Amino acid sequence: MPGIEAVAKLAGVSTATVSRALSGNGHVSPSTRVRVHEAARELGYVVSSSASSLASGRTKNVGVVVPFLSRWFYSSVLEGAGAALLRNGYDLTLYGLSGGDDERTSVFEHFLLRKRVDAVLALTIELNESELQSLLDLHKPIVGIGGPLKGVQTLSVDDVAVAMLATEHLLGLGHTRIGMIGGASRFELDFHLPTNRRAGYEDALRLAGVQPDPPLFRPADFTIRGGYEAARELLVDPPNRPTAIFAASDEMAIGSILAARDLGLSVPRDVSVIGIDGHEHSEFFGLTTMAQFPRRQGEQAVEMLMDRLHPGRRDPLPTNIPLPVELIVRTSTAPPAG
Amino acid sequence: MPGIEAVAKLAGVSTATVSRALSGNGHVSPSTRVRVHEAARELGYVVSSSASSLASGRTKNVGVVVPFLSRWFYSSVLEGAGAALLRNGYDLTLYGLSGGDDERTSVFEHFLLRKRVDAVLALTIELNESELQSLLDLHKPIVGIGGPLKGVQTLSVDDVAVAMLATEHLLGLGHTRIGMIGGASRFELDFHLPTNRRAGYEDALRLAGVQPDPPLFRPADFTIRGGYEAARELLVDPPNRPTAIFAASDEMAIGSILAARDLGLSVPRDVSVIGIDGHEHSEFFGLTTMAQFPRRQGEQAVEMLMDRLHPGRRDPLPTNIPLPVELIVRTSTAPPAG
DNA sequence: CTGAAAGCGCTTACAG
DNA sequence: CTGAAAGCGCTTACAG
Repeated sequence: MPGIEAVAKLAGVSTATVSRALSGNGHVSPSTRVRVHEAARELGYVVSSSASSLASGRTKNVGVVVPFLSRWFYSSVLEGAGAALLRNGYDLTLYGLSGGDDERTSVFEHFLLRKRVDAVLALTIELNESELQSLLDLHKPIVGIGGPLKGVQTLSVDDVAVAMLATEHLLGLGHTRIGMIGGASRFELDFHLPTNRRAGYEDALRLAGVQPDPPLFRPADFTIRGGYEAARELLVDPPNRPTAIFAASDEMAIGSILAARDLGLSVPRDVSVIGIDGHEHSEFFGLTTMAQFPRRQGEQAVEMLMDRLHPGRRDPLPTNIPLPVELIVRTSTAPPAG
Repeated sequence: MPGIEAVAKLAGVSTATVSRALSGNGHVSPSTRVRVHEAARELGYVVSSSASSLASGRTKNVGVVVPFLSRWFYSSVLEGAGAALLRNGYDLTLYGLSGGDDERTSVFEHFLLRKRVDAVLALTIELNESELQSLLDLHKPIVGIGGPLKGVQTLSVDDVAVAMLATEHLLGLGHTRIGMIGGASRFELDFHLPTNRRAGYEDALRLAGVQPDPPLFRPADFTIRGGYEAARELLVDPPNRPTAIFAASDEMAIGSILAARDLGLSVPRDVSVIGIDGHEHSEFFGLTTMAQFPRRQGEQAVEMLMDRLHPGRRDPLPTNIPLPVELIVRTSTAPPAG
């Protein structure tokens, strides 16, 4: 592993010039530039990140804090963020918080403080006061995805609007008895997503002159099984049965489709189902959904971070652009029968 | 952000002693130890990772190379590895290879070389010669998961054995016409997993005196949809229909269950289905499966790495212990009808 | 545009 | 058990 000195020697310049030529910071004459690059590649020289970080105060590394990894949404965001960071020459250091409270504490009180990162991306994670404070104390750019974090630039879908659009799709097809499978209140932690999606659903109903009927709302846990059980309860009782179900996640919507089938009901003839996510499995189940694009969310968050890390490098992305969502109509929704 | 000097001053010792007391390298008297720790916590001191790395040559960071993130298996392994690294005081730098070839090349030729990591974990990823060589040239501990990597310590399930066990479960129930949905050859890349699982299936049949029937084997792509379509082909033709299906992944097995239902067949009465994985959704579908435990695989790989990074710290894990798999019998398998 | 030199904040032989 | 000091490999004012 050759050092910068070897490159300098081979190129016949000082190490200062090598550093400038390779990093692009500071001016170097074109011909020197070329010579230095050639020498570097001939020797297989790659800068030592710790030496470079120590000297410059920049790490070329971004910390990403994630609550869960083994869920499609999070891992998709992470995938997008990782690809975008790579393109920008940054490493990604991952801090998973799926462990216990002790692990969580150590991430905020120890790991993130060792100056290993230039910036932090917080994925859909509600932070308590002291966690937020230790992030802010880093005095580094932070971007959050998924909900408001006080004092932090965040990127999030408008949950109320998304739920309204989903509900309006069903209303537009002629449904009026529309059930909702929403988030249980213990997921409230997650930026009031359950409350907001329920609010959007009820707002849309009222706007259409339909009075929300509380028994048509069922809380669940965002999983297929949870959606299955909630849908069963909604659908088991023919006289009161809704003609359509809006589920706050695609997994719960898929559970609803399976529950309907098991009850001998046909989707969409007997009951329409719409979800939110654009989950990888939604297409297979013919699920109509409000797609949010998690990969793109991750990429966009990184771009915002890059704008802050390299101001003036280009026109920055506008702050607070709402995240894109898109209604994808498949075969799980149709006008109500008869 | 106080430095080591501030801690030294407050504790009334030299920076050398602070370093030794905090890192645990080298002897420090108990009372000094306590004083240093108190001073450090009073000041909120956390070591600068770049300074420490530069001086010591150790980064306390492990690079993890992953082909995909948004798939359950990979993200579960990653979650396990991340938790285990955290417990050991290590950071995890993630290199996702889901992008194009250029990104892939830059990971191996640039990112991994900047001395940011002490060791590398390669998750279920087939490397070409030059990629492998650049890993080996790092002269750092490497552990692979998922298949043999020449010159690298690897952790993998015995695919032949797992497939045999799955097939034997069906044979034991009395099935003899057993179909298999395996991997298409383009997934061969993945350590011959398709070939090995097929071999295990055929071996088990032959051992039981059953001649493998080529039309009963269908290749697919490991997804629900792929399994669905393959199962449809297997099941659509009553006279030749198998009484049981062994799918090389749980997602394909779930697709098979759904296909059977859509054909009006009952699982397990008309057809039994078994998968491999222990996927998070397998329980919901009542799927009998050969569970492999990806989270644990990730943890175990990290322990092997730690044994190499800190020799003598404890008794090392035995090399080449086979990864645990476990038959989980649910409701998708039963003796053949009639 | 380029170089000499200080300095980034630690760790670790070396000496006692 | 502890300290003084060299050194890890870069970057960047500063000067020219």
